Amino acid sequence: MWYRLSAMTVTLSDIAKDLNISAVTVSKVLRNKGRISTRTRNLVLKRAKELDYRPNWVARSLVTRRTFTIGLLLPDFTHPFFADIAKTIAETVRPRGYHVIISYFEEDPSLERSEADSLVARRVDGLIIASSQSPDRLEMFEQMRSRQVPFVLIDRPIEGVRASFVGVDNEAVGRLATKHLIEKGCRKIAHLRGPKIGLATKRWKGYADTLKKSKITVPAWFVVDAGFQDKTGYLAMKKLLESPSRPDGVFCYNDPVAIGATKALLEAGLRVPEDVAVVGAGNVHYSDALAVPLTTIDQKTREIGARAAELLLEQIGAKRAARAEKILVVPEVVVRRSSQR
Amino acid sequence: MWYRLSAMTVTLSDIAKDLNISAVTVSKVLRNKGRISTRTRNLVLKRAKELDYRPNWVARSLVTRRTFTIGLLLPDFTHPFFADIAKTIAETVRPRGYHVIISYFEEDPSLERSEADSLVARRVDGLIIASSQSPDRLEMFEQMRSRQVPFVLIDRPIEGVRASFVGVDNEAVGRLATKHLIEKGCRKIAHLRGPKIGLATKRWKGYADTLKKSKITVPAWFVVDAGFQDKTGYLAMKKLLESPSRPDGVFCYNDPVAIGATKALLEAGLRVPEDVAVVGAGNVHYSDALAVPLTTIDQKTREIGARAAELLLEQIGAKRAARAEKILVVPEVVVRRSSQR
DNA sequence: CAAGAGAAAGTTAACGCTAACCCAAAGGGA
DNA sequence: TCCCTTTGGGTTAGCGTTAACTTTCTCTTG
Repeated sequence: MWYRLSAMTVTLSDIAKDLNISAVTVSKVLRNKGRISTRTRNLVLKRAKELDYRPNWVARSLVTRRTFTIGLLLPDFTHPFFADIAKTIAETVRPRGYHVIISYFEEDPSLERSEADSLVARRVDGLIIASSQSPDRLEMFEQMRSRQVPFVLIDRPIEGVRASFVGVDNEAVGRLATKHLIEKGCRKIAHLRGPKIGLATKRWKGYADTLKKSKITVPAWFVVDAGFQDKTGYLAMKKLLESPSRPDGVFCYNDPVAIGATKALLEAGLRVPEDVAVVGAGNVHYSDALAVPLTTIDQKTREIGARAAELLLEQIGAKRAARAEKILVVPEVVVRRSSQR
Repeated sequence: MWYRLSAMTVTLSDIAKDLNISAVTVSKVLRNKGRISTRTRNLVLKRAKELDYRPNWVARSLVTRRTFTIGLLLPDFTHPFFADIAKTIAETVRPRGYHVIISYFEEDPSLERSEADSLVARRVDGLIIASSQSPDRLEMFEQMRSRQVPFVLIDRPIEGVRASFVGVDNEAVGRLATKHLIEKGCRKIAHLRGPKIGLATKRWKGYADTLKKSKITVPAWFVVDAGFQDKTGYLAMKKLLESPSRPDGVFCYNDPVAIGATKALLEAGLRVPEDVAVVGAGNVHYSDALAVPLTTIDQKTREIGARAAELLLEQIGAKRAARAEKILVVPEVVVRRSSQR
């Protein structure tokens, strides 16, 4: 069979010519559309198999205007939080025939923009974006809306953009962590807070509100800027330990900060959790293997990914622009040793 | 400007009609090809900007037969090892206009196959695959070769497939780890080995060879099957500690196993590294934050990703099928506390 | 001043597939 | 018998680009 040896890829009309029928008929058989006699159908299927025919999705996409590809734009998919979300998204859309193009922008807003443009040029059917929150994003997303590109924002909301959003309830993260520490008997609860973007401020607010509600007051220096890395968390905790009074519990912006903070505490000769309880946020999957297994607030990455993917598929399928939905996923305390006292 | 409000996407011929020139001329201007007068060029560029024209990559791909997309097929891109590789690949191909479709198969060979087919149907320009090593892969990759789809294997080689491969030198991993332990004064060196696939066997071989070369003999029970997870590593170490003689150094198949093993050692009242030194492999990026910071063998994920991507791009660009290159990246010891004695 | 050589376009025909419509033959009911 | 419906296809015309020619001028140049 010479055609098997040929480098030429097999097309619909190759099959059609072989059988002396029209390409459209072949196409119909292969897509199970229209009325085709059993005889013709079987002939086509047989020949397609013999030739090992594979449809050309590029050509198909050109005419159907669907690529069955969605774009995922993240700050960094190496980060376990985003990697988990990416995986859940891929898992959710795969059964419906979609693939995912993952791109990342390292928190660089201009890269985010060019990547988004590029994905749109590739005619992805939709986008899921954890946006840098740079000021001009509003215009970018409005442009996407006007171009009718379906998209869903995750993790980081953008004020004023009429688009669906899925993320964790960050105030609830702060509330849960703080409430947990109070329940464990802590009264002098500090907070190593993250960078001054909305997200970290919400976690702080949950912390502050919960303290107020429980009529607990703490000195102003109990709230320390601690960045988002283990190193910065380590330094922040050192600074906190130099202050006049010492906390008996610390809620950290995220797990790396908590890990750094724990290190600083242990180095200072303090016991965790006996002297100071520590709670992180994020539930990175190695929390269990740490020096002191870390109590943390799980951000429900699987739920975020699945909901975002479903929302996007819904939008893609809809005739008219669907209304924007904001979904706040409820976080959950995962208790480990760092808060057991 | 009514056309800005219209949902219709702007095409080349929209611009052409507006300016009363041919679509091909517009295409030439936008691609910087052929001879075009400055006047026409400027007119086209101006109009394109006004209309916010974006080329349709699907149409372009259909005629150029290039999608500028490469497929990446991994067992699990949540695993830091693969996530790092994926990132480096994306980083390497991005400057040349490529995007990456990431897919994963959870070690399920049939899923691997269907995903590979699906990526080929989408006409990716090439594939990078960390294959499950199921027996029928040989046929699968031969088929790819005959279909002229450029691809590069990473991490897990397949015997008998004429394709480029990039991975770490696993025997060297075993050699380096063992040599390091010997240098640290260990003489009773055990090995918690991984699953019976080629990869783990090579690490074991590096271990065994190095012991032999140093004329060190160890009892047979010093080599224990330990799976590839922290839990299985924990259990394996417990088993090892029940045996008649105790090791003073352990080379673990990978970092999770090493973490589990360390936990078992500490629970048994032994000190790490004073009583038993531990070396892992993989250099997961939280190794530093562990109970005992872990000495490990870095697998050079960045180098693997970059080399694989370069090899693939070379193949894509080549007229004739390039010859298959096997690249073994040289691993490196990262010394931390778990082996400092 | 005829012939040749560029410069600056335009024409034609794909790429591989599908949407939308059309048509012939066979069957069926009154 | 006539008309209508159903079955099983076929025809046509794109989708938005680009590759490969071809055409039409305008200069040179000997």
